Parts: sequence; structure tokens; C-alpha cells
Amino acid sequence: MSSEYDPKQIESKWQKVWEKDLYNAETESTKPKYYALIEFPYPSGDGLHVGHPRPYIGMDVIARKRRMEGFDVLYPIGWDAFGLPTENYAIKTGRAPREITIENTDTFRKQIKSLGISFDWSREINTTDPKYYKWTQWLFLKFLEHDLAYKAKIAINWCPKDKIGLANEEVVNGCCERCGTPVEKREKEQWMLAITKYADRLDKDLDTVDFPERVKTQQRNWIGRSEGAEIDFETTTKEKIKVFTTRPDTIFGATYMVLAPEHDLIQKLKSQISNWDEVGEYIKKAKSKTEIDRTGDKEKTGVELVGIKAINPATKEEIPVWIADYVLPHYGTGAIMAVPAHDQRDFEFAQKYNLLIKQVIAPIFVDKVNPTIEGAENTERNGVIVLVKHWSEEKYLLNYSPKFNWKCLFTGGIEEGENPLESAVREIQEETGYQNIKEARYIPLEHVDKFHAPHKGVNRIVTQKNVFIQLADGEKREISQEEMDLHHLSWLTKEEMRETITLQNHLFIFNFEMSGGSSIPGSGILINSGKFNDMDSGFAQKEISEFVGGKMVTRFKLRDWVFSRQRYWGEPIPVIHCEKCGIVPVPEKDLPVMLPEVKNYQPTDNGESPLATISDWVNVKCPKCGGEARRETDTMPNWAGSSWYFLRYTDPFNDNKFASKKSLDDWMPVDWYNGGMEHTTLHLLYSRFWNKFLFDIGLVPTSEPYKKRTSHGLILAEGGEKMSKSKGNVVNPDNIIERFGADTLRVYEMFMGPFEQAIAWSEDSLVGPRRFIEKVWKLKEKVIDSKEEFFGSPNLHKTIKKVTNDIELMNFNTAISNMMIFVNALEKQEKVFQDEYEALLKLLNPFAPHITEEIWHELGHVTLLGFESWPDFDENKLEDNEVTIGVQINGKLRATLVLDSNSGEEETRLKALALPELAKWLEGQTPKKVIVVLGKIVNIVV
RNA sequence: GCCGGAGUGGCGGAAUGGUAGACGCGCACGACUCAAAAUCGUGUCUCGCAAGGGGUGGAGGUUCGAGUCCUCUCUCCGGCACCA
Repeated sequence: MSSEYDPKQIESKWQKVWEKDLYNAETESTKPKYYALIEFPYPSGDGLHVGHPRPYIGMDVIARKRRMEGFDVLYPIGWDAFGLPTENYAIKTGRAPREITIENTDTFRKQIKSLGISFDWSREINTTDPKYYKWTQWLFLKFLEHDLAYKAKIAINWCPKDKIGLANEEVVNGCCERCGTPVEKREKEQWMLAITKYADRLDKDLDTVDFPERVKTQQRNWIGRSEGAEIDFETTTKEKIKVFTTRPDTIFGATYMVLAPEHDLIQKLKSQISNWDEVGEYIKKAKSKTEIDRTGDKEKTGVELVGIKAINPATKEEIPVWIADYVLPHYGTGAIMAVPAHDQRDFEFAQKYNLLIKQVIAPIFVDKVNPTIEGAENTERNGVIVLVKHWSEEKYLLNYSPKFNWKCLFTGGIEEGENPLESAVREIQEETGYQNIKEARYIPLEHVDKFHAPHKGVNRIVTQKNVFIQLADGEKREISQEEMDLHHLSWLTKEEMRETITLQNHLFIFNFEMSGGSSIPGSGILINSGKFNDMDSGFAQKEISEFVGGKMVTRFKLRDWVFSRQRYWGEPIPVIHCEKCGIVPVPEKDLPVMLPEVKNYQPTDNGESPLATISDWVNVKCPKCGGEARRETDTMPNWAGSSWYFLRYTDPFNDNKFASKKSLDDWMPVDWYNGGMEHTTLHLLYSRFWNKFLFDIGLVPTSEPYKKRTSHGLILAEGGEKMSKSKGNVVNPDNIIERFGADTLRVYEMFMGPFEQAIAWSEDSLVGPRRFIEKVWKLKEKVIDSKEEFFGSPNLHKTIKKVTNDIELMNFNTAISNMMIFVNALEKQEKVFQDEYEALLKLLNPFAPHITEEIWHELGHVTLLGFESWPDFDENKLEDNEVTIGVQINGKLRATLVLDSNSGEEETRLKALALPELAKWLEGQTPKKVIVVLGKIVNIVV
């Protein structure tokens, strides 16, 4: 049976066999069902390069393993001809996607097949097919029926170059995702899907699914849940301004209000605003700004509404009302209460326009060495912390206290009848000897220090005022030896101070003063807040919000989904506009609403769908009253078809339903869905939304469509850049298959690095996997039949265990490296038992299906290896007879010890201690302690 | 700014708190060969002739023992971002 390894011949042979036998799921079988899904493999104008197939290979490994484990596997393929790359290409070429995809999908199909990917080709579906999109339209009408689809006038993003409207997700940094042109805003009537109604569940249900943390976080960021309060502020004109805030506890510090320039109230109050000229001008300017201008401007601007005041419902004080474009119209209520002391944006604005800054939360610092002890008595004090500046240099006085090993500022208590400034001056004069003070002023920051005073057995809670002192000159009084021992003084620069100060509260104060003040973040104890003083800020939120008549609400950043496109391609939205009856859904029997054949697919200049000009198609009779009516000319986005394709895959040929209940019950939810990170806030979110809605109306069996989601890393070009045709750094998989074979390419792509991580392609490294495969091939010459009962070596059992687990964790690289280790070991043997070899072939089959299938048949089998059962391992046979363990002295490795694997602890200890190599380290010392970890290590402590 | 993820040889990367650098690439030497390729063997973190020492971005800490856990810090990648 000796022959040259010829991948080309072997691979084409088996690919033909599989097309009949392996790829097609046996849907009628009684085997347990397993649904593996991969993100749409879309054919793009750029063609396929080696960066593409890696995720398919990864999922193919899983799918092939599942088959061997006895599952009936649904592993489908389909394409979205409305998909972005195709659409992009369509815009460039002016041809309909339908024309383009035929050639691209053919190439793509061929390339994927040549890799031995075991997709279920028989279920291939195409979302441009009216048989498919009929059901997309039908599902849209379900949304309409349940008031989750509605029409609204909104500002859409318009790309002036491509002349098409863009969805939010197609706008990157204010520019068109395809061509980079800055987008304009246009007001248009658009179909919307009310995804915000599901925001809460889309967020919360993430807890119930097995997605990678980064995917969950990204979705949560996007959904943007925030808990807060809605509070009404009354104006002097008796209007109400509703604000949303996540920090109702800071309301006593709300010293002004800001409305978005678009806020409705402004027009209403026009007559009472005495500086309307200025205000009107500002509003006009704000509206003309694009989204980038507005968010790009870091310098805040605004205008006060003179003549209007609001009343802070907590303090009952009158506060000014401003408009500023840093407040966004579409988030919250479009109005805010500004708390400059505790919000950085408000702080910047207040500084610029000289508005009042009032601290209402004192941050708390708990001493790290002597933290407060629960149960101990709390005693309250007032104190002062003092920062001292040099009389002529940019230097500050550092106080080193040897007693506590503190490097800090100066602290002191406030005595009876003293104000904090006086205390500060007194402390400095006493502790440093410096007498002449040029300036003493408050640092506008108050905080609370908490620590335990062990000698008194009490907790101290000290409310600290902070004071800045600049000396007038260096004149110094003699100070007592006692004081000199307590305080070692040194003058340091700003940077040195920052590096030297060891107390975090002192450092905080220093940085606060050095930055010229800033907003005070976080939580703490309420101050200047009337009856809520001394309360914990987090705890006070609800109470304060009730006190001012507000209510706690949850808000989301997520906005409703703009579902209209003014483009030719895409499923026509199946409704008819009738003058008498209004919006009438197309009756089910008339679905699908097909796209008319047209000559020109180009978008129009006026932003209307190209369909609007086709009067034959547009003018119809109203299905309800039979009168004159017009079709909706907007089409759906590419995401419509892709939001439910995984449901259709379970039953792709059903003409009566979007999918039968039985198929859905059998296959859903998807057990494992792998896709790129770029779909996290798009396809993944949309399809979860659709599925949840369909679950609510009883059409699908589970509320989450995907049990487990993973995401792959991209393969980058050899230089580490993204592969793209325009950069000319693409690698064509055909060439690699031609030179090395598909099995080598598959093994390499799985071996090159962790699956979830981006990794650079390296042509040189391909030879490793090729050598490995050739070694496996050559091993067959050593095979002997194992006549007597076969137990398998510990090596085999270890390899089976490792490979089995690693595949589940998508640690394909280490799975392969373990098989390499095993093969290297077999190679050194004179003969190889057939059973052991066959087990190896099974393990390798998901990675290198062609060669393993070929060898399997050369060994005399007639059945397909792909349907053999996955090998088991025996926990009891994992152990070698001998183990090598390390022997350490004080944690340093000094020797190794070979032991019988079932040696006990005592035996291990004695043998380790008796090692001659250790003599020179022990030098007659008696070990204090010997730690024995069986089978791992012995550590001798001397 | 906020939220995630990651920093280990010449390179890709391995290491349930237990012998750091598995496996692969590359490189060096050797065998086979007239020769080369292929293949096989040996070696390959670093300083040192050696005994030994040092070493997982940096500084501390916990532990008998830390790449792994904790605190601080630096750098890189990804996402969100005047989001109240």
C-alpha cells in the first residue's frame, strides 16, 4: 500500500462522494438534532480570499464532529444577494444584484466545495428569490398587524454621492460607509420597526445565552440601558420642563438648565424670550450643523434664554435656562438639569459662562491600612487639609510623617470658634514654622475621610475642608524638636508631588487643585442638600426623586429601526396607499409583491425609490375598496431577509408557511452560531429582535434564536494588514489548494493561532501542516492488525481527551498540536496498531477529511469515515506507568524525579528527599516543610 | 472619557496556581547524496567555560510556589462616545 500522497486526486474523489452522501441532513431520522450556523458567506465583488474560509472551516470541524457523535446535523448555506458587498458592487456597476450574484455565487460555491466544507447544499437558499422573500413580506405584515411597523417622518442620512439614503449603521463617523462622503440630513417619511419596544428584553436576555463577553458588552453598549429619574422643573412662565437624569441625588447642585436647540418649548416661549434674535440665530446655526460638526466640536457653546427662569424643585431657587447643542434632542427628554460640580460637560459649560458651581456630594476615602470596622462606634470630626505653595517657586510642600510612613499634605483639626481657614493657617505656622501667609483660600472641594483609630477603638469620620495656602516669604520660626520629628518637610515640583504622595485622598485634592478644578465624579455623602445631608448618594436617589415629584424610569440609547430604503433592490414593502382606506396591507394571496423588471436600477436624484417612476407597477386597485391606489415604493433593507434566514433553513421548500412548526421545534434554537464581530450590533441584534417578536406571537418555539455564539478573528495579509483587492495583498485559496491540498490549508488555518483572534497569514508556515499530513499518510505503512484485545496506549487516550475537549472550546490549534505530538510518537515506533491508527484518523477527520477518508478506505473499510462514531477515551487509561515530577527547593527547580504513577504521598516525599542532587542544596539543613502535589511537584522549604 | 480584550523566544503561539517557552515555522550542525532538494537525527530563551544566575510590558503584594490571583502603572487592539 505504499504510494505518493496526491491531494488533488484524493480530494476531488471524496468531494464527489460526499455531495451525495454526507452533506445532506437526514431530517427524518430519529437522531438528536444539532443546528450549526455560520454567518452568511456572501460572495463579494472582490471574490474569495484565504481570509474568508477560516470561520467555515472552524464550524465545519464542529459539524463533522457532531455527525460522528451521532447527531443529525443541520449545517446550511445560503446567500444574501441584497448583502452589503453585493449592493456596493451594484452601485458601482449600475447592475442589479440579481445579475451579479449568479457569477459570484458560482465561483464561491466552487471554492467552498473545494475546501471540503460540509454545508448542506440541498437547502441552499437565496434571499433574492421571490419564493423566499414572499415570507419576508408576510412577516413584515405581522409587524404591521401588531403595531411594530409604522411610518414616521424622520431625518435620514443621505449620501450625496451615491444618491441613496443610509441607515444609521451604514454611517461611520458621519460619513457614508461605502464611499466616505460626509452624509447630509434629509427629512423623509420612513417605515420604522419598533425595536425599542424590545430594548429591555434584548438587554436582559443576554444573561440567558452563551455569547462571548465582548459580544454581550457590545450589544449592551449599543442598547444603552440607563436607569434614572424623570423630573419636572417648573418655569417662571408656568411651563414644565421634563428632564431625564441618572443622578437625581445631585439635584440640589442643579444650578442651571439646558435645552437642546430643537426643544419644542423654545418656540412656545418665543414671545417671552427677550433676546430672541440671539436665540433664533443660535438655533438656526445648530440645525445646519451635521452630526459630525455637532459631536466633533469639543468647545461648548450656548445662549441663555433671557426672561425665563426655572425653579429647582429641590432648593426652590430660580435658576437660569440655556440652550446649547451639547444637549441632544433625541436622547432623554432633550433637556437636562445641569450639575456642574458633578458632571464634566456641565462643568466646562459653567466655567465658560460663569455659572454657579455647587458641590453636593462629598467623595469618601477609606484608609487602606486602617479601614473602618463594622460595628465599631463612629465618631464624627471636622478637619482641614492644607496644600502649601512656595513663596517664589512653582513648588509645593511635602509632609513626610515617619511615624505613619505617610507622604502627604498637612492635616489638622478645627478647634472651637475657628473657621477652617484660620485652622489651616494655625496648623501650618505650628507644624512648618513658616509664618507669613500671602494667600489662604478654600479649594472648592469637600470630602470625607473614614478610618479606624485603633488606640481608641472607634471609627473616625472626618468631614474635610481643603485649603490652599501660598507663603509670602521663607521666614521661619524655631519649632520644637517634637514637631520636627513628626514632620519632615521638602519642596517638590508638581510632577514630583504626584509621584510622591502616598495617600489617595491627598493626591486627589492635589490633582483637583492642579487641574484648576473639575467635576467631582462618583458617589459619596450628600452635602448642601437640605434634609438629605449625610445620606449616601446611591441610597438617596430614589428618595430625592420622590421628594421632587419625579419618577424612576429606564431609558435606552437604542432607537427605532429605519426599515425603508429608496432603492431598487430589496423586498418591496407590501402595502398599498389608498386615499379612502389609508394604508392597506397586501392580502396574503397576492404575495409576493415582485420587483418589476426595469432597465435602470440607479437611485434617483430626488431620493425617491426608482420604483416610483414605474407607473404600471405603482398604480393598483385598493384591495379593500377597489378604488384607485398606489403601491408603497420603498423597499426593505438587506437585513430583512437575513433577520430570519436561520428559521427558513429548517424548512426551505415550504410553500404554505414561512417554516413548519415541526421543523422549527426540531431544529430551533440554533445550537451554535459563529459570525464576525461586525455583525454584533447589526445582524445579531436584528435577528434576536425578529425572533423575539415571532416568539411572542407564537410562531417560533424559543425567545432567543441562538444558544451559543462565537466569533472568529480575521486572517490578515502577511504584513498584518487587512486583505483586500485594492491593496493587492490577497491570497487566493485556489492557489494554495493547488500547491498544498485542501487538507493542508484546512489544518493550517486551524493551527495558525487561536480561532477568535486576528492573525496574519504566513505562507512559510504552511509546510508544517503539510509535513504533518504526510507523516500521517506514511504511518499507514507501519500498521499491523492488533489481534489480541486492544486497550490503547495512555498516549492515545490523552490525545483523544485533549482533542475532544479542545474542539468544543474552539482551541483548534492545541487540538492539532496534540495530534502532532501523538503522530511524532507513533513515528518512532516500529509498528502501529491499526485500532490506534484508526482512532487517530477519526480525530483528524474533521480537520483533514479527505486524506483520512482515503486512508480509512485503503485500510479496507467500505463505510464513510465521516459517519463513524467519535472515539471515546477511558479516564483510567490516561496515566502512564511512570510520571516525571519536579523537585523544588524554596520554589526553585533543582531536580526531577521519575516515579511510579501510583506512588503515594509518603513515598514521593521520601524519594524526593533522598535525591543525591539535592544534597548540596540542603547542606545538612532540616527541611521545615515539604509540600507534595501528587503527580506534579515536590517543594522542599528550608 | 467610558466599556471590553491583549501584552510570553527571531516568528505564529503553548502552559486546571505546580518543571515557562509545548506544537509549528525559521535557524545551526550532522546523516543520506557526486551535488542539491526532500527526508531523518541533534541542538536552539538569555548571561556564563562551568557551577550557577536572570527571565512572561513595569512596580508592589498574596502564596511553600505566580505568565496565571490582588493593587497600582505603561503600551497596543476593538467597541461606544457631548447618551445627561
